[in-house]
Formats: sequence, structure tokens, C-alpha cells
Amino acid sequence: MDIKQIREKRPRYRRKTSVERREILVHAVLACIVRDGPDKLSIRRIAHEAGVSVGLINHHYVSKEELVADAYRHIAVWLMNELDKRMNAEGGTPRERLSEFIKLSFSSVNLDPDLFKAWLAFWVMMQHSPEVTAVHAEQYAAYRKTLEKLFFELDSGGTKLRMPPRLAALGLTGLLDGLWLEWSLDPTSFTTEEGIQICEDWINLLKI
Amino acid sequence: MDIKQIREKRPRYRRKTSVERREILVHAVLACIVRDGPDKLSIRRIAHEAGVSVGLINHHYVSKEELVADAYRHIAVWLMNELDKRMNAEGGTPRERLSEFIKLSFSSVNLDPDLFKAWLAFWVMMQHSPEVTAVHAEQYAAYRKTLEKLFFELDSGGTKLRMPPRLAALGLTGLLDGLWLEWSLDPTSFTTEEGIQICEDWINLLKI
DNA sequence: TTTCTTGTTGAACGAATGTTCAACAAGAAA
DNA sequence: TTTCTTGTTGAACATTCGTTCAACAAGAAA
Repeated sequence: MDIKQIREKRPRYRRKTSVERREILVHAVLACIVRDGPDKLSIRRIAHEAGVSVGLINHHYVSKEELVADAYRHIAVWLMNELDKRMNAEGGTPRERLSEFIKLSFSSVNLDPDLFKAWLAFWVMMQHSPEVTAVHAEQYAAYRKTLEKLFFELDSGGTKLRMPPRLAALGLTGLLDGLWLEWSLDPTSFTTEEGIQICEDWINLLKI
Repeated sequence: MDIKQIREKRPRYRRKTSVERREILVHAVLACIVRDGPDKLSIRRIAHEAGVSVGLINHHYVSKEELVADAYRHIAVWLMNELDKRMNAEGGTPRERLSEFIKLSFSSVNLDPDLFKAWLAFWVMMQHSPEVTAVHAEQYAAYRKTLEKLFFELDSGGTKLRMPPRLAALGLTGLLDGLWLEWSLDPTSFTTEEGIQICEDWINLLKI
């Protein structure tokens, strides 16, 4: 049995199910954005990163936009789960969980330059992709809902608030997102400790 | 005198000075971003929009990045001047001017989908362009300084604050930018009135 | 008028883009 | 073993990209 025969026995690639391959491709999208930047995201780079051919991508997704939308949902769900999991890890009162959420928002889980590049890529694509826009609306609503629920629990408990939970949640998401944005664009403008303090102060001022 | 001679007399193009042409090109950049989206910005589209040839751009700018950086500065300076001018138009106390600034931030001057596309384009380019990064740092510092000065005047006057001006300015820019970002990505998530109310409430809570 | 500076043109280049599609082959089903 | 489904390949296509550069020409200077 010579080498050629051995080569012919070994499969040149391993077939994957549709879900397996999609998972791989979605991760390749993120890796590409991190490596080459939000504007250099292309089918060829993604294929190379995933170790597959260019044609494979359009076999699993009808278009690049659909793949990116899938990647958006994937990363948004992952981040929200991560925050939720860690926030509730220690139990605690609603106020303590809020503090934990804020701390996490200013930790490397959320304050990640690589992650910021990904959001940039998604936002740009939102400007002309209904699929990505839909994913954003769907995921952001869930994010705001989580905070709104926390404020509702806080208000229902001992500490009454000067605002309805909806407005309080809008305010805190605004604060968190704004500071996150500014820090991502220029990490030297303020420290994470300052960011945490601003958010904590704001919540404390809300109490009647 | 026949038509051909008349044609030859009329110049095929009018020469512009370097500053004149740069102004035209910078405006063409913005028009392109608005029309085709942040990711479709190209030398050819800019040239067509400005009514000039492709080669002209690299005559006035050594690279596309330099042109975009110039456009960034142009629009940032314009916006800041606009806010400053309108904010101080009616005079008034520091507190009244702050309210005016907030109202302007939630008006069409700042809450403009077209403008948001421009910022997106700039932020993406920041990820691999030192020129654009420098312009951002320079312009954003001016923006924060304006608010810091307002809070300083407020604190020096009758109404003492629970925070140093720097932190108060950081907080308000965070709130404004975060709400601006969220509204730009999805205008249905909340109304501008709600946004204004959140910011006003926050400032009022800052008073001792 | 002639000279000279420099704003302006547009073809050319090499590289990269998203999508298509005929051909191949992995691996389960028969 | 043979059949059949379908995951996978990669060349091909038609565009678009940023930059270069020799040639042209507007218009001030001489």
C-alpha cells in the first residue's frame, strides 16, 4: 500500500451539519473583524479564517448580510447571558445586583476594543440591511428589559424611586452606553472607576 | 466665428485654490456618506459627487484617510459652533444655557440620521487611521470642555453641586451620547421629550 | 505676447469585492 | 456493494477599490 492510496483513504474534509458549520462561520466573522477591522470584513477573509472555501458561505447563507446578522445575534445573546449569569451569581438584593451589573459593564467583558469593532461593523451594516436592523431591535429590547425589571424590583422593595422604572432604565442604559462609547473611542478620556462612580451616584440620587 | 471657436474660448473647468477645492471635497465626502452609506465611501464616488476627476483628490490630499480626517474636523467644528452659537443666543443663567444645550442635543441639529452615518464612517476609519484618531481626540476634548465650563459656572454661582465639574460633565456627555446613540440606532425606542426629561432630572438631582 | 506655475484630467494598474455554478466527494441509506 | 443526498470546492465573472502618472490647460506673472 503506497502513500497515494493512504492519501485517498483519508477524507480531504470532514462534513459538518448545517448548525455546526454556521457556528464556525459566525465565530470566523468575529475573528475577522477583530483582526482586520470592521471595514475589511469580506467573504474571502471569513472563508480563510474558517478554513473553508469561498463558495461554502453562500451554501449556508443566502448572502453576506444574513451571515453578519446571525453573527450579531450570536454575540448579543452571548453578552447578555454572560452579564445575566454573573450578575445573579451571588444572589443579593436588587440594588446589589444593579451594582454588579454596572461593575460588569465597566469590566473587560463589556469594555473590550475587539467587541467595539464588532458593534461598529454591525451598526454600519444596519444602515442598509433590514436583517441586521431587525436583530438589533430584538436584542436591544431584551437588554433594556433586563434593566427595567431590576428597577421595578428596586421600586417594589423598600427603596422608592423618583422615576418610573422605564425612565430609570432608559437613563441607566443611556449612561452606560454613552460612557462605554466614549471609552471605546478614547480609553484615556476617563477611568473605569470614574465611570462606575458616575453610574452609582446617579442611582443613589434616584432614591427618594 | 463658429461654434468650435466659441467652445475653445470657454474654459473646460475653473481652477480653484487649494482651500476652495478642499472645502468642496469635504462637503462631497459628507454627501456621499449620506447618499450611499458609511461603507460605500470611495474616491470615485466623492470625485463624482464633487464633479471632478478621480486624480484630483490625490492632488489635494495624499490619501483618502487624510481627506476623511479633514471632513471629520470640518463637521465636528461646525456642529460645536452651531451648538455654542444657539446656546448663547439668548444669554441667560448657566442653568438656562445648560437646558438650551440639552434641548439642542435632542433637536434635529444633533439628532440627524445623516449625521449619525457620518460619525459611523469616522469611527470605523479611526480603527486603523492615526489621522482620524487624532482629530477625534482633539474635537472631543473641546466638546467635553464646553460642558465642564458650564458646570463650573453653575457650581461657582448660587447652586452648589454634589460632584466636581469634571465628573458632572463626564456624566452629562455620557447621558447625551448614550441616548443619542440609542435613538440613532432605533428612533422608536423612546421620544426626544423623554430624553430631555432624563437629562434635566439628572441635573436637578445634582443640586445640593 | 510668451513663460511658467500648478490645478486638473482620465487611462492604467494590481488588488479586492460578492455571487454563481458545474464538478467533486463524504458518508448515510439502500 | 451501489445509490443518493448534500456538504464542499474553487475557478470564473463582472465590479469596484486607492493610487499613480504623463499629459493637458487655466490663468497669473513676466
